[in-house]
Amino acid sequence: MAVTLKEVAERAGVSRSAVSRTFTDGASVSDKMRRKVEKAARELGYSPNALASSLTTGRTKLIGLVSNNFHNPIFLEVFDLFTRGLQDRGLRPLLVNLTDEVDPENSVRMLRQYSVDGVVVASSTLPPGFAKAFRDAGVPVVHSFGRSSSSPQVHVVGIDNVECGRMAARELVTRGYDKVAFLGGPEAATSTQDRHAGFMSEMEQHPHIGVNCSFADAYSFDAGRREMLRLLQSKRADAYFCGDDVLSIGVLSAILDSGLNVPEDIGIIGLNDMEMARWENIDLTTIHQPIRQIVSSSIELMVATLNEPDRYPEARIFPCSVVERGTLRPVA
Amino acid sequence: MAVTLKEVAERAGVSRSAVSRTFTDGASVSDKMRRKVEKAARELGYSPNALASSLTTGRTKLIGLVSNNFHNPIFLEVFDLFTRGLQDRGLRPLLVNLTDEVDPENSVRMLRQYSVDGVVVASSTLPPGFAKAFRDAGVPVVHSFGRSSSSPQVHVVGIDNVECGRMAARELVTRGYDKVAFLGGPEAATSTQDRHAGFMSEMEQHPHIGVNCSFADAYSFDAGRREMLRLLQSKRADAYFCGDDVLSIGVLSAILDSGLNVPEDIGIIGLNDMEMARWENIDLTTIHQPIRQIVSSSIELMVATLNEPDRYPEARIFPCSVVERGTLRPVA
DNA sequence: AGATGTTTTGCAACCGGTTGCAAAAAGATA
DNA sequence: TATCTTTTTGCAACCGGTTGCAAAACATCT
Repeated sequence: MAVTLKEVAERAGVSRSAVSRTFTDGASVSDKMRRKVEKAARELGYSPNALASSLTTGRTKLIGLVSNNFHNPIFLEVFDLFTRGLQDRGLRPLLVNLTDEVDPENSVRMLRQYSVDGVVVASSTLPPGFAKAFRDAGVPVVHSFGRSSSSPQVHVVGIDNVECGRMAARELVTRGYDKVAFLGGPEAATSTQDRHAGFMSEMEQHPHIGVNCSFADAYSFDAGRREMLRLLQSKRADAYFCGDDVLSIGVLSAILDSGLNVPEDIGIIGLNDMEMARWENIDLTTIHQPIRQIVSSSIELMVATLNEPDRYPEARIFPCSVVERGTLRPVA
Repeated sequence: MAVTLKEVAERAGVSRSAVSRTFTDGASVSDKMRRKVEKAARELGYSPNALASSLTTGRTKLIGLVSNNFHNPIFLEVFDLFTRGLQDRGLRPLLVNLTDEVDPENSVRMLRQYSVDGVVVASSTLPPGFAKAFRDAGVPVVHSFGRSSSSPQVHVVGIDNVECGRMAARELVTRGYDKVAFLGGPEAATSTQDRHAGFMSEMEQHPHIGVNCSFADAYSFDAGRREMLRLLQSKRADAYFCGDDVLSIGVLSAILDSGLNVPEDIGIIGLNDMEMARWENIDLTTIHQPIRQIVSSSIELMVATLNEPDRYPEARIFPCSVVERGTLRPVA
């Protein structure tokens, strides 16, 4: 079916090694030989079988790209950036969808069967133990958007979610809201937990301010909207910190539908600073998360780790900052 | 590094073939042998190398998933559905991002180097020739969301975009709009061209109605918004058929920002029926595209083609229908 | 027990490449 | 031209599996 190295060798009248060498950088081949081989290869339409060569070289250039975030549009950009960044470095992303999969074992086994050179776990919801399972299996791993830790067991690239929670809380406090609330993503998600923890820890400094918490069941527009419609039925706060912009936008839509106004009746602060947050009719005050930097740093770290597998684990944490727009009332 | 079949064979005191056979369905192995081998394999933590075996079996279970639609959130769902559907069948998606890549040759070469069993081109914008390049290279291919044709050269699964254009036009005509417009995605996208063609062909039946056309430079919220802001400066129509819901939603936001109302001042009809279209504060009248069916049918067709590579090319076209909500004025 | 039929097993060649090593070719030096 | 280096080339073994084939083991029947 496909043209093999042997056929090229025969056509060019040279040994198989010679052909192999002309297709391997840094191998010793004379110009004459190279020309002969390339001619034959061209005539036959030969291109080397990456999988066969991986057998001896031990490198497949395959990178497992593992995620369970398939509802937050931010992740479409994340996938875009990852796939392009990896491709630019000659690496190939093998996509693994972890939706409703809790146990890392299956993925670990599968990715090892395909001898991936490394794994990028791109998820803000998976626990650190997930990425660690890959490391324990001897596969280089980078956890992007993962939980930061002062003593990481695996490479982590992302933001300090706890600090973001505090930041949001401070912002609400400064504006003088007296009943605030946290509306997070899935409660099991590490990012939700951390943002929640940070938010609460800051609010503890202000015991006179009422605090409520609730959780949407996904990081998605609809989940945010549904949760807010529920909340509006009963108790309601002055201002909400939404664990993500998609939640915020869903929440915003729920509030407007109920005939209430933002920021007059209810204040909203989100997290991520997605493109839509900038639209005039949304104009969401939010915390900017530097997605591009996180992705490109993750890729660099991955590449570095491929060259130096025993590299000491590190956490790369990027700072976030509040982008003030129109969904919180002005500071008094 | 990884445990090999040979080591398992030695540990179990059997031949390599025996080990290979216990890990191959339908091979002849006695129960006693199987138990011995499985025990050794378990103790060593062995799992077979999929790439090595592909060398002899000729099957990698790798499927190239090729796309250039990384801005339309609908495609996040598409990727979700594809990855899960493929995984459920034991196939592995190798993701290829084609953004700013016009020539199929690179992708074809790359995917052949990785000996993918098949390729799914998931794109509403690539021309049929793109998918054909894979077929010509002897790789089974299914073009999802591709241009339908009565004599397809490759398998195509999707909708009839021309008919959708007509459908939208009829809808606007019925409502008695007298200046209508088409606001499409990138002009080079086949889906844009077809929706445009259908729209125009229907409008030709109604020469008294004014028709305008323009094109956003991507299928994204922002591109739709930008294009509409531009249009509002000058000429403006009574009603717009937007080539996609993301465009519609961007367009809607631009209209509202300009102090105009929908559907009173301007009518909008979209295409896709994405989740957000249902929100009360958006409430978009649109044409429903059956995404899940398209994806699952694509996967079925892919699997069928893997088993029968010379299968005669077919086009699977799913019907669309108008979902009436609140962005067009009622029929008089 | 012996003849016959059916499974199960191991041997060895193969899949499409790579690579250490030694022989051959080319280049440099005297 | 003979000798010594350096570069280029081919041989053969190997990467981690699969598989056709024939021998070995087991089961069945007289």
